[in-house]
Amino acid sequence: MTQESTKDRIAEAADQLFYERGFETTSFADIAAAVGISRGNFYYHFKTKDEILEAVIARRLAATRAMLNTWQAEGAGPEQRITCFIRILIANQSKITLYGCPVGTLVTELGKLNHAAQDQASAVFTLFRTWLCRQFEELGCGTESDALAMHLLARSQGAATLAQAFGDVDFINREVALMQDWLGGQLPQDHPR
Amino acid sequence: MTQESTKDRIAEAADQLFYERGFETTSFADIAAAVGISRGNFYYHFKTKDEILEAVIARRLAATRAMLNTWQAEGAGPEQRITCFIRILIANQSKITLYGCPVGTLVTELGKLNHAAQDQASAVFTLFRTWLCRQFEELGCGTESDALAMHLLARSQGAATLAQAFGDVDFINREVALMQDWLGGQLPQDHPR
DNA sequence: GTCTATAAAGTGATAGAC
DNA sequence: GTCTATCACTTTATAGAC
Repeated sequence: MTQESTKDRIAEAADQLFYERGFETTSFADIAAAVGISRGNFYYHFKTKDEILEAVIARRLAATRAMLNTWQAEGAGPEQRITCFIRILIANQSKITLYGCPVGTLVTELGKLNHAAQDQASAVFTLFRTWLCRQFEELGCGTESDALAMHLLARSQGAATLAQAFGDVDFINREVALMQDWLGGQLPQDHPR
Repeated sequence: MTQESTKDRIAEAADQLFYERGFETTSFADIAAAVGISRGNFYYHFKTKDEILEAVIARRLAATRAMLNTWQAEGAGPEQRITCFIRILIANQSKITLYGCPVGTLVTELGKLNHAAQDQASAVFTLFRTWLCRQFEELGCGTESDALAMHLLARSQGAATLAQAFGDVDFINREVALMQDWLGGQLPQDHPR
């Protein structure tokens, strides 16, 4: 078990603050205070704010890949694996109600800033999209698979946005139930439960 | 026909900039430059940045009320009126692909800032929610009406978020088609097309 | 590797001339 | 009603001591 480096601790704190307060709003001073180091020391590890953003996105990409791999191993079949995806909304329900979806809100913010890292940030979406697409393919959805993956991503984004807007935790539960119903309706005949 | 006051021109420019760049990122200098006045003059009309935000939200609330009234008058029945709502996504598709939904993105940003005006901003959502709820009631959906209104709002938010994330204008068209199909499925028996 | 001190530019906001 | 000049503060970022 290796020690956590200061660089990692900065990226970790930045990750959380970018989620809770947004990228542009979070200052170096905020991150330094959260980690417990001085602003000066900060620049030893990251030269620009964009470098921290890249590190944060890299962390999220890695974490997402790890999560998808876990679901891949855990879920007995594609239907169960897609259900794992749908249920992250429930697992993160309280944070989502406060701050929305970490992926969606960052991509949206970077889009408005015309930030160079927008594509990297939306690559997290692509990770989910590609993985979900494969699950639908295994389910026998054929050429529709990518469209179904996109649709499910959109449904979960909408649930997160409105739950945050109305501060309504339970709305997430209701939308999750509807997504599960929808998933049931997508199963082809030759793929019974 | 009255002249447009400087105050209105400021609110108009701020409205657009808050949408395209975000509230926090837009500076007084940006707005002043867009209007073509000096920063000093600015403070004659609005004393704080929050005052501009309030004016922008008031503008959006008024514009939304006007739009809902138009739909109310235009649409022959509740189904046609809900279709008017669904189609704003298409009408604004190019802007949505660039900047997302103006309502959703502002509420999300203000939520992260813990800004006092967050409730005012989400009141725009409430306007749509209440109006949609009434349409579903007229359609005969009874106690389910508010849930259906929230679901439809979430679907449109999800479509906007992903269209922006992937820069995919056409995704909006596909989601709109699915929403129309869904709407058709919600019509009770005694309410044929 | 961490600190203090500081530069350079931008922010919201004010005062006062015209 | 609009301007210029300016204040107080914060921002990102750098230099140099320890």
